[in-house]
Amino acid sequence: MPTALPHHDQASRLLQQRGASLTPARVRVLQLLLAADAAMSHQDLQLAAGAGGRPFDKVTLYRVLDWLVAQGLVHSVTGHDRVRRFSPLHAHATHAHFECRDCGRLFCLDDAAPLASPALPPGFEPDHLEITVHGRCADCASPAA
Amino acid sequence: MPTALPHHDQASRLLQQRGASLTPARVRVLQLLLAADAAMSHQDLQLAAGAGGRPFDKVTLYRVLDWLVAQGLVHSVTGHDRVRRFSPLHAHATHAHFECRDCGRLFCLDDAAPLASPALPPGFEPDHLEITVHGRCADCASPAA
DNA sequence: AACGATAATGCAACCAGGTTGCAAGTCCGT
DNA sequence: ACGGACTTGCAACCTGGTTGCATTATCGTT
Repeated sequence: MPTALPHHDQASRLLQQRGASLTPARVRVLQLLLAADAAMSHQDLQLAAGAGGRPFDKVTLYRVLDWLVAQGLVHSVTGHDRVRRFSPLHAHATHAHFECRDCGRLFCLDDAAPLASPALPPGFEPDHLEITVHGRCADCASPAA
Repeated sequence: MPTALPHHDQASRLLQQRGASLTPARVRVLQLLLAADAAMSHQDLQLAAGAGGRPFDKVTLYRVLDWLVAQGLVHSVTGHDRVRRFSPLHAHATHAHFECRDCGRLFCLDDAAPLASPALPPGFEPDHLEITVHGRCADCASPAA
């Protein structure tokens, strides 16, 4: 195992640090998100969880995800297919996303582009910027991998 | 009427320029979008259309919107509430959006911010950038207007 | 180690946005 | 005015997501 810390332990640790209830569902979901290379949809998670044992209820999944988002451990992005995808937040203040036009997958770009907010009409109060690059991911751009 | 051209005429003209069938639904939808100050959701449009006569079928509305998007006359943005909103495209190559955290409304910022794409992993092909400013709009930021 | 308040889970039903298939109607060139 | 092609309307359907409530698990306390 090259990874310094298995994702399961990392997930548990993150949850314990918040003094939150350490439930299987939370650990499992966070673990899956930490191990993923792209943001995962609700469906992805349900499938992934089901593959390694008994899947949990979809409502539970939604609630766990909402909770993780509220805790600031995870954030959600809604792609053009109107599906929310989730990915763990590694304390990057700002980070952009890449959405593949072909497969719809969504990747986090850890590069923090330091750009200024565009000019706003008077009275508008900016909070944060969201940047998404659209295009084709490596898998979809090249014929076969 | 201070406007140089009523939106109805402007809409008809845009459609005729494409040599497309000039149907009431298309004219009406485009007209409403041109008159709006913020991007309109499917529901907004259905309500607005219903207010001034008989509302059209939701399927028709979806199809008209899809068609307008395919024609490049309109573009759609999916907000955090997973609702698509539509606004006319006035030939701005790039333009940012503002999404209000409170009322969910979505505005187009015509300011073309000339920013470079963030660094991408190898093999990724960027197509275009999407920038959304999140915050509170003027109406929601001030108590009463 | 057992106990109980508190919080998480599972189930069923429900809701909204969006899509599909098909019949009926409309547009536009001839 | 006619006919083919395109558009509209209806009904049924699909998926992502939510709500209410009963059941079960978690964790601090005893």
